[in-house]
Amino acid sequence: MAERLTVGVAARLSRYLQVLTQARKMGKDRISSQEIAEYTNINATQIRRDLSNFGKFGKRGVGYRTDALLEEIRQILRTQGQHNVALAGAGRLGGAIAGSPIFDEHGITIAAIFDNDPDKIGTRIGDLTVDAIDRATEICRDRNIIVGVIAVPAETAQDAADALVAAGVKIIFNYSEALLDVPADVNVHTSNPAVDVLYALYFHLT
Amino acid sequence: MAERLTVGVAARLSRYLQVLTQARKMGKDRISSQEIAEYTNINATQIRRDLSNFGKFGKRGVGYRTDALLEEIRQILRTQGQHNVALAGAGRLGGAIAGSPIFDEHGITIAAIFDNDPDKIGTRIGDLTVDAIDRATEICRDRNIIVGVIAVPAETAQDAADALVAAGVKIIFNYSEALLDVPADVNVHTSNPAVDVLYALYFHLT
DNA sequence: TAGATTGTTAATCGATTAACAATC
DNA sequence: TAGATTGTTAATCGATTAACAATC
Repeated sequence: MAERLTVGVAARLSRYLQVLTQARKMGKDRISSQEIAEYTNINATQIRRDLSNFGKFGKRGVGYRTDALLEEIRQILRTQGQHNVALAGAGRLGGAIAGSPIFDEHGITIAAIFDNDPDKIGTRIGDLTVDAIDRATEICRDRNIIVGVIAVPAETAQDAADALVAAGVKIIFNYSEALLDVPADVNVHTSNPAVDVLYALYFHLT
Repeated sequence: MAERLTVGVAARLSRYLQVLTQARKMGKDRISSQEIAEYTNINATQIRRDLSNFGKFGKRGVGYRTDALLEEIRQILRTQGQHNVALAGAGRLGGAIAGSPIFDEHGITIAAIFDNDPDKIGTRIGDLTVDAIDRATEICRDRNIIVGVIAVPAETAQDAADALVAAGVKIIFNYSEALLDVPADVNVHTSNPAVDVLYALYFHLT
C-alpha cells in the first residue's frame, strides 16, 4: 500500500482523523465503525474496508482503539509533522481563524498574518504581528510556508492570492466568494457556506 | 429527470452554481465547460455530461450562456426561493458570518442571531438584534427557519445544537471542532479547515 | 457461551475519462 | 470555411452496499 491514495480515500481518512481526534478528547478509548459512521455520514462497511486496506487495526466484537487508529491514519496521510500556514486578512474572519484552537490540535500553526491596511499592520493578533502583504515573499521563505488562507473581501482576494503565489505558496484556502486565477501548480480550495446551504436544502426538500 | 439527484451530482451542480454566480458578477456572458473545470477542479467532460442530463444548454463552438445556465441549475436544485437561517454565536466568527455578503447573493438571509452571553444579548449586528438562545423555538417558528449555523466554541456547541434542534432546525452547519449528537432526522455538516489542510498537504507531498 | 463487531466477499451502481462526431 | 466546443459513446475504475463468516 505504498501507492498514492485516491482522492476519495484520502478525503474519507481525513474525516476519520477529525472524528478520532475529538473522540480522544472526550476520553473515548474505543470506537466502532458504526460510531464513526454516525458522525461522518459515511457507510460503516466503507469505513472498515478503508481501514482494512492498510492493516487489521480493529478487534472483532470490540472496535478500534482510538489512540492507535489515530496514529495509523496519521501515518497513512503522512501528517505527523508541524505545518506552518499564512493567513491573509486581519479582519473579523481572519481574527476568528487566528484565534481558533482547531488548527493547533492537528499540528498546524498560523505562522504569519498579512494585511494591506496600514492601520492593521504592526498590530498584534495572539502571538503574531500583522505584516504588510508585500513582505510575504521574505516571510513565507523564512517560515517555510506553502499553505495560505485567504480571509479578505472578494475585491482584494485576487491581490492576496497573487502575493501568496509570488511568495511560493502552493495551496490556497479561499474563504472569499471570488474566483481566483492562479498558475497550474497552485491548488485552490474555495469554501462557500451559502452554496453548501443550498446543497443541503436540496436533500431536505426532496 | 424528475428523480432525486444523487449526492454527487447535486454537489457538483452546487459548485457550478458558485462559479456561474461569480462569472456573472465579473460580466462574463458566456462560459465553457473548460473554464468551469479550471475553477472547480472537476473534469470538463463530467461537467458537460452532468449538464446534458437535463437538457441541451450549450452551443457547440461557443459554450454556455452564464445567465441561462445559472437559472437552469437553480431550477434543477430547486433553490430559487429565499431561505432563512439562524446563527448561533455572536463572537468573532459569528460576526464575520453575519457580515459576509456571500449568503445574500444566493438568496440566503441570516434571520436570527443567538448567544448565551448576557453582554451580547440585545446588541445589534447589522440589521439584527442578538437574542438569547432560549428564545430559539419561538423565533425559528416565527421566521420559518430550519437551517442553523453553529459558530460558538466547542464547549458550548452541543448546547447550541440542542437548542436549535428543539427549535425545529433540521440542517446544522457546525464550525466548531465538537462532534454533535443530534436526532437521526437532523443533518450535521461539520467544517474543519485544519483537516482540510492536512488533506490538501497529502496530495502536495506525494 | 452469547453478543458484538470486524474483515472480506460478491454484486451493483455511479464516476471518470478519452475520443470524436456533430455543429455552432 | 476553419476553429472551437458541445453532446455522447464506450470502456474502465472506484464507491457503495448487503451479507456473513471469523473471532474477540
